[in-house]
Amino acid sequence: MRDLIKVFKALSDPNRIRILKMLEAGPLCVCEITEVLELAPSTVSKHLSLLRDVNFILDKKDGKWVYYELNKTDGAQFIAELLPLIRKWLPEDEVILSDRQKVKIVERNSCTV
Amino acid sequence: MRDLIKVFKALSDPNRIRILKMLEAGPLCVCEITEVLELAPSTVSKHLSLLRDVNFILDKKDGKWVYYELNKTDGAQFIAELLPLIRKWLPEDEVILSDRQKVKIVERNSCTV
DNA sequence: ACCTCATTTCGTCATATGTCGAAACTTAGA
DNA sequence: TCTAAGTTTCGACATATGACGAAATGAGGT
Repeated sequence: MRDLIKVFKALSDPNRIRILKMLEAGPLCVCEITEVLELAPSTVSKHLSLLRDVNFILDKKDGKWVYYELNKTDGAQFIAELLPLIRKWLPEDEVILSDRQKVKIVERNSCTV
Repeated sequence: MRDLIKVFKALSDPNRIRILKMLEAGPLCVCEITEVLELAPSTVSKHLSLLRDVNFILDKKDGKWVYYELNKTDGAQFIAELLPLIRKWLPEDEVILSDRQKVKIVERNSCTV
């Protein structure tokens, strides 16, 4: 029960949904996500560690950078089944679409926030 | 997005999950649910109206009593797809099993709380 | 009309949550 | 080793949430 509640709580914040939808397109580092969401780095970091705690995402260190990506391993049953539903239920959300565009631009820039 | 967040928030409380699992066995009136959860009637009423607001459940008045049941109409896509997942992910939760037993007893009693 | 009982609404309270800025930590490079 | 830049941790704050009791509402029965 506890774990199930944690899973639904993790999905109960629009910024965390935005992060998951961004990661559907591929891994991103914290600073890229921060630029798109326009939140403080500490806030984004907290969202990311929460999403990691429920096994939705994984982190990979690469030098100074920490990349996050969707967890597609066997230990990620919850998000594996929920993401398709979210995909269906958020068909053309303006914010999500806008984030998708922003990610492409941010990726090309240097990451000095 | 707003609606999706409301759906996940509705599922982010153990007492509301317990209510949904109890209603899987059939309609219940507020006082029956109140006895099983051992919460104040006002608290249960609040949970129920929240679940109704996201179209998870429907209410039917019958004299003094208000019965709640799972919404199985076409307007209940969210819960229709999520309940099977919850059923799979909460295989043998002690609280849920205990609630199921309590419901059977409470149903036979008079409902004067 | 009045009374009773189930339910809801309201006000209040303690705790949880999302946010930020400052400081600490980590790694790469000079 | 020192500096710079990305990330995380910590402390503080405002708001959201879940709980209660008291009072209001609604529907039957006397």
